[in-house]
Amino acid sequence: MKKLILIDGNSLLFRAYFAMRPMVTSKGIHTQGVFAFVNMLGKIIKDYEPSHIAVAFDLKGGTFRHEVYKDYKAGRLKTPPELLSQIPVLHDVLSAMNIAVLEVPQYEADDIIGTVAAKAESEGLDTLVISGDKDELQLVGPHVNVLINKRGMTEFDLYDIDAMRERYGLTPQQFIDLKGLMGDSSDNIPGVPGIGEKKGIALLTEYGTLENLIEHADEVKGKMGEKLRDNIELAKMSKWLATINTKAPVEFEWDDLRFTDPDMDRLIAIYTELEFSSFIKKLQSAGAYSQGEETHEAGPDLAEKINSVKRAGIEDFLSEVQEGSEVYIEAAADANHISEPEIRSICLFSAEKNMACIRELTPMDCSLVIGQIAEKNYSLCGCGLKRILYSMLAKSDFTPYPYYDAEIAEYLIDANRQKYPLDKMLLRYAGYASKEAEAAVLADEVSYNSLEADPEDLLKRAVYVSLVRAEQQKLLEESGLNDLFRDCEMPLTLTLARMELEGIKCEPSTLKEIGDELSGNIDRLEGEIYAEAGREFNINSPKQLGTVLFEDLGIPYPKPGKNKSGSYSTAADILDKLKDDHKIVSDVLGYRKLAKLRSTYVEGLLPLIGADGRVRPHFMQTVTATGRLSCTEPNLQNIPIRDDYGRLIRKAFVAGSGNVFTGSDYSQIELRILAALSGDESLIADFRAGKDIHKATAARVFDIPEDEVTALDRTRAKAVNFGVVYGMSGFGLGESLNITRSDAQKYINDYFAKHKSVKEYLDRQIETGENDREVRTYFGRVRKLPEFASRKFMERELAKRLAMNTPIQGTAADIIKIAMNSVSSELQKRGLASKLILQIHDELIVEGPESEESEVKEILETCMMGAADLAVDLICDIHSGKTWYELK
DNA sequence: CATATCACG
DNA sequence: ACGTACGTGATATGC
Repeated sequence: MKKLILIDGNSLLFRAYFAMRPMVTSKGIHTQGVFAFVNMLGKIIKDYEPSHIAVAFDLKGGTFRHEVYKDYKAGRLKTPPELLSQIPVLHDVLSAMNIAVLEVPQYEADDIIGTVAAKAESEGLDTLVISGDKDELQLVGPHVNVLINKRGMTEFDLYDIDAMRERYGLTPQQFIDLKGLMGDSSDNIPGVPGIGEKKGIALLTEYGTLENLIEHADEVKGKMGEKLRDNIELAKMSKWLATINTKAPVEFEWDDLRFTDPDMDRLIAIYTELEFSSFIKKLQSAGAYSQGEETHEAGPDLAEKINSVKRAGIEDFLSEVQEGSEVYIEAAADANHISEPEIRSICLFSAEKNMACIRELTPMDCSLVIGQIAEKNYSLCGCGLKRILYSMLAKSDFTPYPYYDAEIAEYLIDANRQKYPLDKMLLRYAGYASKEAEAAVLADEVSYNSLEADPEDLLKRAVYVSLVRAEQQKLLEESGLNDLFRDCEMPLTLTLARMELEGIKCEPSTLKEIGDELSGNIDRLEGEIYAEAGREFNINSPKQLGTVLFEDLGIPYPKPGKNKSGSYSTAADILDKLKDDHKIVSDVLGYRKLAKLRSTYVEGLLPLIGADGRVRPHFMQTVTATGRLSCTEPNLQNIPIRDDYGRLIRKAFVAGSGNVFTGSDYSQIELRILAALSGDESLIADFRAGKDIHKATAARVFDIPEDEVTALDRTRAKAVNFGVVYGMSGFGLGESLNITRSDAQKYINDYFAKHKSVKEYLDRQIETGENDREVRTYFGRVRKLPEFASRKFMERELAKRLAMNTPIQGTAADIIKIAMNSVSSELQKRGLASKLILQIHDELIVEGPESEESEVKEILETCMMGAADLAVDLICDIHSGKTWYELK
């Protein structure tokens, strides 16, 4: 059942403001209006449980009423600036709460509310209008109630038709007539002089409406009758002024007004700024984050905790804190991967002994101290441990043991976030909202450089992690993420540190040769394009390019309408359709390809090559929503391969002397996972029989013998297979195959008719996503899907596709992570010199001595195949070569 | 700082 | 009636 709440924002904020004593934050922001408003809002939502909600505001500037009666609302006391300044603040809060705000120029909030309420009424929705004054009472109807703030923050009067009759003896419509008669001093509506509420009600009780009263004006006796007859026009205008316009041009869809979950991070950030600690506490106890943990006042308590930690020298710490103990570790370290790794200071903290050691390091004693620490085999805890592991690995041969990483834990709890700053976790789990904490974790912002960190801040961070851990760990446990955390992600962080440290050799000379050749071709194409266009312009600017192609040259734009930004798209799929008819278009496409190669893969790569000739990327473990890794500086997961020419870039990546690369990629891992998770018998049978899956799919879907499948059939089946994994639509498939939507839809229908289990499986994922607002991979990795609660249709459709895709893509990510750990530790265990150096989502690359090649192949095959035990085997293709290019 | 484009799986 | 396939990162342009 839909239940709608409409709030008159200005009027309620006004009442809220005067219901409170002044509140000012330490930065001087006045907040009492917003505070009381949020308080009221919380109570109303709790009591009424709306499915839809919106807040309407008046906009500055005149209204249509002023055009008729310029003194409308004249003589009002000026709104205090302390209140005025809270309107934008309230907008921010509402936006973070995901509550729709409605504003229409020239119309008042009343009119907006009246219009929306009228639409709701006509569609049978129950509506509750909330205001601070009585202007809206005329909107009361069979399905519309009005709640008026009486006084304070909690006292409201509810008006329905009966309550109106009881209080005024009038219908809501008569309430407008009453205003026409008695006027409204606050809005400067004149009314009829000498007629107030009492006389007005009496007249309307007798005559029904203002119009009828005017008709019988001569019947009214005495002085009152005289006044009435003298002021008929005034009464008419007053009624018009007081009448809420229920035909305001408000543009909205019901979906826009859906009541959904707030943007928790933003809301907490805003409340922190406004110093609304009690609201933050409420949000937390609402179960979104920590489970009813007390909110601590920031400051003394936290500082005290840190002050109480016993300081020790490194020798004392290492002898006092036993081998294998849990130790929180932080370091001022630079792991930028271009210059030599450096550690300026390191901090160890034992929560158990409440003891810490802060040690500044010099280039002279760094390796020694790190070695001493590593030797103790502590269970290391921290936040973003990979950087520290990397630095430690660079300084000593001992293997550190990562045990608990708060950033990774938080990522497993919610992979949708953009960042995982420690101060936010401290607030969330330990209830400390602290500026100091914010400052102390500032160095965390760039996750691989904290060289300038104050050594004292290191201890603070170590303590923060220890405070976060208990509650966070409970959440991991409750969400069934313990195994994945302990057995997959924590070992992986060490595996990644090792890979990053190893890096891959990249020859600048080869890159430069390719760059020179590219430059030649780019210059040539540039000249031809200018000649064809008849003038010079910036080909790299889509805006200028669009103008040249579709306006100057008049090439017909092959797509109906322009972009949302009002420009032509010059993306490759558009230009592809034109390239056969216009040479300039194919030249532009060629130019773009080459320019991309030069800027990204030649000029972008060169400065990232270290002094030893190797590039060391950062494999990011807490970025993607699905559980995949990402890779930066440089991104070695998108080095060209599909295009023969771009592929040449791979020749610059070479094995060290005497070494070879061995690469192994999973064959069709996502489709195998789909087959296994859905239990689809035909897909499973195809894989078990070792068939070409796209060909087999084509034969089945198009109902033809396998040996009659044409290349085109196979291409189409392949696109359908991809589409299934992505949660395709007819439109999307049609677009990618350049066929009509209905043809594409037919393929999809035929596919699902032949793969009923797949259809059932995907539908199940959507249902799970809708019910739980999350889906899981085979290994239990979770992705929250707040998109299902969106007001926007498009986002809810997206949620469905994510629900279908994430378990597949995420399971593949889980599997290769498991394989990476076993490959890395197996190489280590066997004392081989070969090292895992790259992961490209479904592929691992190892570099090592030629003599180890066959053993490495065996390890890769065993570890990758053995990473999961599914209904279909995980098959790998393995190749070796002296350069990355040859790895095919 | 956002947008468009294009490289990869 | 909506707009439309999943996940990334780097670069260039232009507000």
